[in-house]
Amino acid sequence: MPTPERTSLDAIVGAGRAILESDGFGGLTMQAVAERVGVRAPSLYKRVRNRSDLVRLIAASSVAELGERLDAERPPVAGGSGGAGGAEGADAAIAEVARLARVVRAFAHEQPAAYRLVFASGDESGLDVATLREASAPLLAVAAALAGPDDALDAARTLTAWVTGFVSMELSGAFRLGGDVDRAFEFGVERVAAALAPRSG
Amino acid sequence: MPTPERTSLDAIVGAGRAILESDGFGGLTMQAVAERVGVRAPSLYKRVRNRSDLVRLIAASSVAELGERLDAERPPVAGGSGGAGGAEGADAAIAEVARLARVVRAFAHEQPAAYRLVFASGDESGLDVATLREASAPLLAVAAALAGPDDALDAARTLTAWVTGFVSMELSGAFRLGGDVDRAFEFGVERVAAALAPRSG
DNA sequence: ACCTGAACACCGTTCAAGT
DNA sequence: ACCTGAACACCGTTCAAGT
Repeated sequence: MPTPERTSLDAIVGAGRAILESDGFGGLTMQAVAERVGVRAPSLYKRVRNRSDLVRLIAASSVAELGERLDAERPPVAGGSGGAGGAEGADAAIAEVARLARVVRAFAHEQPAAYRLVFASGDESGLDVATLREASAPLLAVAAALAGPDDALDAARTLTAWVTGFVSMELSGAFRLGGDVDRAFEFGVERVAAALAPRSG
Repeated sequence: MPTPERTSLDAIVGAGRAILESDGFGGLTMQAVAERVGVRAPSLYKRVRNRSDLVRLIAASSVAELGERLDAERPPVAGGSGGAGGAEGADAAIAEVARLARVVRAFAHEQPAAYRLVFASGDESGLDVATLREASAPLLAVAAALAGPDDALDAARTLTAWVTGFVSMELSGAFRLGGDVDRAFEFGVERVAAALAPRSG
């Protein structure tokens, strides 16, 4: 006679994310997750292959949430078909860059352990290409609007590198040397965004 | 009668760094380190407080090496006292930015696990402020030359964020979506460095 | 004064046995 | 079909006992 299911994969991943934030990556043990969902540790192996697999699922879930946030408040695409941006379009694109950067930073402040797992761990997170592509779509879009199609990919990478690097350093306390971190963030957003537009000279 | 010393702190840290690269952070066990230096695991506790302490020492040693490399090939400061850079000075500064960025990237390619430990882990690395300050001095210097004294700190942070972010993403495989990573790096170096100079407009 | 074996608590994982 | 206790290998760490 089949035993009724006492938990679910969603519950396990959710518990894992909660524990990751409260107790850190080291505190994310199979036993802790099991206890939180109300089963014994060996039962988890019915839904996840092993701890690495669980970590990967937690990372993917976190990336998905970040992707939704990046997409959520996205303003509608401004008119025209494919014309290279005028001054108006460039300003809007720079504002959009700033918005995306702030969304990433807010997510990192809210869920620092998840952020680190996704952006700072090695292959530990084990994200697949599809998840990656989906989450980075909004960034690629602004990059293309700013830099033009030829430089879109390079521009998106420059932008993503700066944002994730800044936030990682902020989280790991690399900015302990004084100064105003918020000011540095605004400085960086503005300069990097402006730098992606084609040279005027 | 005193037992002769069979190892040293330097040997332990060196062994730790080697194991970190060959077997990853997870493979960096007290037993592995002990075996490599030729003692039993409990003996390590005569020289380090615990594993976290050893990890911190490994991070500090790695940062020190990177700092030396950043300093090593530094070109002599170009003439004048404190004048705001002319076009000539700005070009030299941009070249210096590119050089520093390449040194960081080369270090990361050579010792990816150490790089991640230093720049991508949370407080796990536990670097102290003095070590931090020393390693970032060359970067602060170029930033000041480029952006001027008022914006020097913000510019250094923008630059460091981009470099470390780019390399972290490269190491964690975030650039699997195609395109030429070397090209993206050159694009980023040039644009970010140029963006730090005061606006001409 | 340093080194060691033995021991303890903890963790990931497997598996036979329960329902 | 899912859940569990027991068991195994492994790890960090402590400590009394050796030299």
